[in-house]
Amino acid sequence: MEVDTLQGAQETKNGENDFEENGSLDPVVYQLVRVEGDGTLVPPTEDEVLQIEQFLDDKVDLPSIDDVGNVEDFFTNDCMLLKEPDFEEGYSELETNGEIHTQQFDADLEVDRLKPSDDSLDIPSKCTVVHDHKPDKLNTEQGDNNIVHQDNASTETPKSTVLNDSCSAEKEKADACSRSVNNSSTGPSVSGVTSSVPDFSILRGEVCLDNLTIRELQEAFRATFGRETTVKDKLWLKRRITMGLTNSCDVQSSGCVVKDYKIVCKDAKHKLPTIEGLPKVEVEATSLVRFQVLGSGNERDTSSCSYYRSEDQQRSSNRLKGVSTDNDESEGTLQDEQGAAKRLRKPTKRYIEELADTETLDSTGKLSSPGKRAAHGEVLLRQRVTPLQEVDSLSITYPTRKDTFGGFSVHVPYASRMRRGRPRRNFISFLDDDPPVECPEVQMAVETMLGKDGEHVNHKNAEKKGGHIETAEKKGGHIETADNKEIRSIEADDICRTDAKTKTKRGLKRKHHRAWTLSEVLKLVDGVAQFGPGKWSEIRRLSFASYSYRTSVDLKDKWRNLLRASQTQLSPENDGVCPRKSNPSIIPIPPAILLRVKELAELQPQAGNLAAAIKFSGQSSKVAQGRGSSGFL
DNA sequence: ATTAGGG
DNA sequence: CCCTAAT
Repeated sequence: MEVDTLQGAQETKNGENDFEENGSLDPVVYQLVRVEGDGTLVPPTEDEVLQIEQFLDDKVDLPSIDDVGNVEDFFTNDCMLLKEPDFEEGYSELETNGEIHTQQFDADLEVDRLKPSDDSLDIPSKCTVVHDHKPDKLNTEQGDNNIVHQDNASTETPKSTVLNDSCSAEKEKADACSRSVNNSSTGPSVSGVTSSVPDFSILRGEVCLDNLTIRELQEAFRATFGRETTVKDKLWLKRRITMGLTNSCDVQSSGCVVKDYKIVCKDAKHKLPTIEGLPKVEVEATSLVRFQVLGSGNERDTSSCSYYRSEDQQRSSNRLKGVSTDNDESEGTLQDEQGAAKRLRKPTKRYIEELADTETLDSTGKLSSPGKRAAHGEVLLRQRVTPLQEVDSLSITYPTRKDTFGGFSVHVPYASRMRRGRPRRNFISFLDDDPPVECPEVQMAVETMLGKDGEHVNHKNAEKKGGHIETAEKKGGHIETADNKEIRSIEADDICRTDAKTKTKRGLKRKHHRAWTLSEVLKLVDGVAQFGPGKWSEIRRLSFASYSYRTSVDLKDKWRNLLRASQTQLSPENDGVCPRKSNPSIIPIPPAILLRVKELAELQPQAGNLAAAIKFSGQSSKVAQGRGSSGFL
């Protein structure tokens, strides 16, 4: 009973597409149906029909954002408006991979078209509407861009005028942008664009982005993509923003300019050479426009596609241009530097999904169709302008929804979509069948015991601390006693761990926290000295054979912390101010060890130091004092 | 399965 | 520690 869905095949709303230039596109058809909870379709009520029709009749011309919001109310939760990954590369992959049955779609579409369109109930099995560009137009990117540009431009260039920015300096720049971009064009929307060109001051690539707060990053995101985001992941935001900026170059390289709401592909002569001469603002402005215009597809499409094509394509496009804007340069060098030292990391799936989920919520808290979400006002209109086609699953009737797979969208049965993320913590193991009944008690006992033990150890260490341990011998003695206790606890811990393992397999239980003892730290340091940093599994095997609860990851983490500590706590101007010293059970790591760590870090491949240096360089002055973290056990 | 990094 | 991407 949830959803009203527009479904293709009924009344053709065709004639009023003045902006339809070449008429090669098929008429847009909608059919209104209601999707029941079980996925079946029923005819709409008269009210619903009236609402839709009224909307279509009244708001077609220039739907404002608000209007779109209204429309989106019709496309709530289960609405299936699907758009093929039009001009993006994903399309070809889609076909070649054979994972998605594109041909099948086409066939279905044909079948649908042949159907008589006068009986809405005749088309029971479709609850999916595919917004599809003609496949044959998708072959060359150039051609695709052409088509898509026109398509989108004709629908909606100025939509993103919602964005507003007050900074006057930015406005200047903005004006310049719009002027250069829009060339000779004037018109109602131009002013709109002008007044709303977002703030680019913070969009200078990752170097600058590094210093921004999450909020600022979100702002930048909004400026770049013309929509809000709720994602709080800095890395993700940075990537998205820089991606957005970098992708803008594609417009340049494809020689497209915006003119009269349309993106027109200029002659090839405009391509490469001229870019260099272009003011930077122009590039940025173009980037904006590109995302206004091209980004009108489904958000997931654009995001994932632009992501997946980011690495190589950006590089190649940069190479193609043979030019580096400020953005490119800063970003490039930064990436080169970091690329050498660090592994590049893809945005986490979690965040992608998080984004999708959160952004699916419109202001009213309702779920809006994924297909409509992204482009603000543009999509709806576009749906009417470009062909709407149906997906017919031939005999089987089931609702589908769009999902994103590796950068292109696919249809998946609605019911089959499962939560991919980590299971909610609240789903506790009591629902599970396999954990032994006595588990909770055993584990509790173990944990309490371990806790006591740990405390003991810590006290020992504290004593040692107070007693000024300088010599290794002294330490050794104490440590041995500590180790004994640890060993006693290890067996118990093994039980605990195996038990936890069966649970953590479902992502439920957190590993019992075990404070690192001095002896462990020493072992770790020794291990690193012996095998070098990074050989965590080796170290674990050989130096931590008796500590089954320390995984190689733990070692790695600890070493990272030690490194950090040695960088900060050991730094000259650190007058023994120990943050968190209030807690007696936390023992600062003896400087001697930190010194060793530091030596190792310096001695070993520069990578460690270099990476740290880069990392810390971002925060500049603050870290120099090193108030950040000091080593604790 | 390990390793690297971000949280 | 956890989580996840990269290798």
